[in-house]
Parts: sequence; structure tokens; C-alpha cells
Amino acid sequence: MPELPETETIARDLHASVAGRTVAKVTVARPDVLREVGERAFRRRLRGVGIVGSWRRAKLIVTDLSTRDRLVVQPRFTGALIVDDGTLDPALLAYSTIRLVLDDGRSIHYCDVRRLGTVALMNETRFEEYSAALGIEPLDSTFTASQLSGVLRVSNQPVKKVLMDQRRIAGIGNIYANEALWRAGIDPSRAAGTIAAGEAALLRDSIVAVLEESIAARGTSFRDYRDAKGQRGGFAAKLQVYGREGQPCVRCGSRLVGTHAIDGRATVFCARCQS
DNA sequence: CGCCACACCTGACGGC
DNA sequence: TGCCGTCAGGTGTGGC
Repeated sequence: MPELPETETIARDLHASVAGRTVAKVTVARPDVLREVGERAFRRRLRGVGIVGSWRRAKLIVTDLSTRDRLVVQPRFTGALIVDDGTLDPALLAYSTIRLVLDDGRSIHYCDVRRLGTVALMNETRFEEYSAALGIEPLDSTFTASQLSGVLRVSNQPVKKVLMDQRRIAGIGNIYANEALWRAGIDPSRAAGTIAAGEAALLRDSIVAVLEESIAARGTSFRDYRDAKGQRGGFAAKLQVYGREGQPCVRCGSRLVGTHAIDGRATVFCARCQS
């Protein structure tokens, strides 16, 4: 799915593009993506409602509505929130599951090939409850070396799995966990509790740097990801381990190793410079 | 509570 | 060519 940088890109684009508009009409082509509300309530609670603005929490795109409801989109693997001014690629439009027609004639589509992603409508209380179960934002000033060190210290799980646990740290997925661990020189399978304070500090800086660099490049389109304009992100060309199994480590030249031993997810790392 | 298997979906690709 | 197994930026649940 869109991880933090991709979700951030979508939320920023959406905010710039549709804040202040009104939802004129709602179409639900694939009700199985809906969560928290049924199709009828979803349409009723959105029709005629104002869009205040959009922002990101974890890997969610949150849109505040004039009713104080929040539209919460979780793209998971293949979801995309795209604003169509009439020129959208028909190949993307074919997978539209939900369409919000705006008062200016444009539409917001939630497109999703696999439909593992979700679209929910929550009132403020419900959203706060949901958000409270998610971990710290890695781009928040409170995400410090000692904060990360504290999170890692209490776990015996592989450090990569801890980085991807949304209840502990919100927004890091498989691509950026692999990239940050390579940058920090830490073996992804190491028990989190064995990470020393100095290593945690390096890992914190690596996480923040890779996320910020990716946001600057508008995210990673390894395969499906598209931004709110239906465009690809530019960070795939800058990936140093993810998708590079068998290729030389750009730091030491050693062959990068691939495994599925950690939580069944694709892990790529350099056995020589990550320990 | 922790851990694990599995469910949710479709499409692309490689092997036979 | 076509069929089958495997894999893919993720999360939630139910069983032990």
C-alpha cells in the first residue's frame, strides 16, 4: 500500500485540490470497500456536505467534513484517491469503487484493483478512538532517539516487524522498513531488544530521512501507487534495497540477500553491512 | 496477552 | 496456448 510518504502526498494533493468544495452526489459501485457504515448511510451522510480539508494520520487519508464526520480512506495495497476533472485515464477509472461528484463538476474516485483497501465514515469520537490505538507519528518532533529506543527495548520481535507495527509507530510499511534498516546498518532480523541506544539514534535518523526524501519525490510507485492526479511517484529509482535482491549493495558491493523469514514479508538486506 | 494462521481480493508472471 | 502456483507498499480476526 501507500505507506506514509505516498499517503502524505495524496492527502496534500487532495487538500489543495478540493478543500472548500461540496459533495453534490455519491455513487457506490463496490460497497464491499465500505467500513463502519452501510451504503445508504454513507450516501446520506455525504450528500450536500462540505469538504473542510484533508490530512494524513498513519497510512490513512482523513477528510474533515462540515458535519464533523470524517471520511477515512485506507488504500492498503492498491487503493488510490484520485480527482478527475474529466481527463482521468480510463484504465484507472475502470476500478473506481466509490465516486463523490463535487459541486464544480469534478469527481473524487476511490479506485482499488484488489479492493483490500477501505473507505470509512466516522464521527469525531469514533475517529479519536481509532486514532488513539495507532502509534507515534515518525515525522512528529516527539519521535526522538530515546522514544524509539524505548519502543524497541521492550520487544523480542525482529526489529523490522516492530518498525512496521502500527500500534507502536504509525506509517512505516515494508518498503521503508527495509530502506531505513539498510541506511542504519542494522540486520532486520535482530531482536528489537538488542538494539543499543546509539543504533536506535541512527535508526531514528534513517527513518526520518528516508520518509522525508520520499515525500519530496512524491512517493514510491513500485507498481500500482498513484497520487491524487493519477501520476506515479519518483522515489522508486532511489530505493537502495527494496526490489534489488541479488544486485550489488550500493555501499559495499556485496550481493543483496532476499528472504521471507520475517513475518512472511519480502525482506532485502546486505549481509555484510547490516548487523 | 502474545503469537500465528488465515481471510480479504485481483492481476501479473513464471513454469510446465 | 492455457492452466496452476506464487507473489504483491496491509490489516483485522479468531484460535490456542
